[in-house]
Amino acid sequence: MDATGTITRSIGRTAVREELARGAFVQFCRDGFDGVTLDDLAAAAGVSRSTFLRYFGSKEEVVLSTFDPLGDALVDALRARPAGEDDWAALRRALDPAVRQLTREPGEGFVLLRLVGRTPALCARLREKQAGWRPRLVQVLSERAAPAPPSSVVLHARVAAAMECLMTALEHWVAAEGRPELGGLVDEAFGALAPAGR
Amino acid sequence: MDATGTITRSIGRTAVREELARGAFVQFCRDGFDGVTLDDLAAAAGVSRSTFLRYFGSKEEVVLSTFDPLGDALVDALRARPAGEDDWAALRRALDPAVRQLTREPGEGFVLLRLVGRTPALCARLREKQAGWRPRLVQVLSERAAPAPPSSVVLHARVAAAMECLMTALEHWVAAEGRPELGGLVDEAFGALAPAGR
DNA sequence: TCTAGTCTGACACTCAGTACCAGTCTTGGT
DNA sequence: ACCAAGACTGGTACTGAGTGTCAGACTAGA
Repeated sequence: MDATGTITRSIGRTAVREELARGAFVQFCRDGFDGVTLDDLAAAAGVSRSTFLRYFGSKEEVVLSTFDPLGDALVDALRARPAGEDDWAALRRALDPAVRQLTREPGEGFVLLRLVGRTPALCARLREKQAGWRPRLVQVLSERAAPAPPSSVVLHARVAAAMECLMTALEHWVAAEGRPELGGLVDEAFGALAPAGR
Repeated sequence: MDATGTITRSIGRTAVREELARGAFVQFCRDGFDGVTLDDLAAAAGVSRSTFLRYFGSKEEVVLSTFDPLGDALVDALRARPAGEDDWAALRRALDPAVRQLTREPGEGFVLLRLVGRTPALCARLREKQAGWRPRLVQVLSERAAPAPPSSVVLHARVAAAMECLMTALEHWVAAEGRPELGGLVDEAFGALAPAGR
């Protein structure tokens, strides 16, 4: 078979990726995102620059690969919401796993988000990554509302707004040194708007 | 006086900027954003690379400087909305000047947005630029609602959501080859959500 | 053992963006 | 008209991200 080798390789690759990201994160926190070069990262990890870059594709991705599981969790959670629930409530609840993941390990998620928040390049790329989740979320909302889903514009607007509510909450959470409950801030942001129709 | 010279210089500088951007836009449309280097742009404009870059600061800004007046127009329009109007309606109406500006000169705004839409780097930077408008918009909303404005989180969420509704409408407008009325798409996106409270 | 596919390090390269410097031009004051 | 201060220009050198290529080492399966 071919699949066996592929799978073990895939596992190994993921593990290496996480290990490299972990080491890099320490350096970024110490010297700032722009204060560390790819050469620094590679040298500290004991691999060549080529290899290091092969694992991530870009410097930003070294940090932001952490968020990949969040996107999947978000989509799954939305799909698991009861059919009767309106879109806005479902989107709010779908964020719970993501919020839990960010607040588990006190300080972990906070430090990560603070790093992202004060590095414009990371902010921009994180939004790009989020934009990549949107089509899947729109798809789930569309299926939930079958057989007569709202237009693509409407669904897209709701998903985008929900993502921005999350981002707003995260920004305030970081700005407030992580003191208030993140979940409460997300509630407050979602409460600023309400679903119209359906 | 010192101001006189400063002003004339400022006018000249703006004019040169626009002229350079105009020429660059043609090249970008022909060869794509990534298909044109700063050397190409400078050579075509008849200035040195140093000088060209001094006018914009970054390659993305050559394209996105076009959006600068939009931010100001947006803030002014929001400030001009009647006091009784709720936030969501006011934000929607505040976008009218921006929409008009983008749809005047048929094809102009459309081609620009299509270029931005298919260049990830430009998308990301445009969102960054929009993020720069938000604090001012939040400030205006806060003043409108004096003496008891909602929390910063709430206002920020509304402004961010409004911006995303605009972006969603723009994306769909470009995807549909500019056929439907942009204003109608913005209405549809805004209609996907409704203001809660106040 | 052999073979095919993968991973690695090394090197060369393009390009964006920054810093600096010397020469030139413009502006306002004398 | 002349001069001094400041702005604008072009040139050069540099850093650092990201791409492409290549040969050699490693690994899994036949």
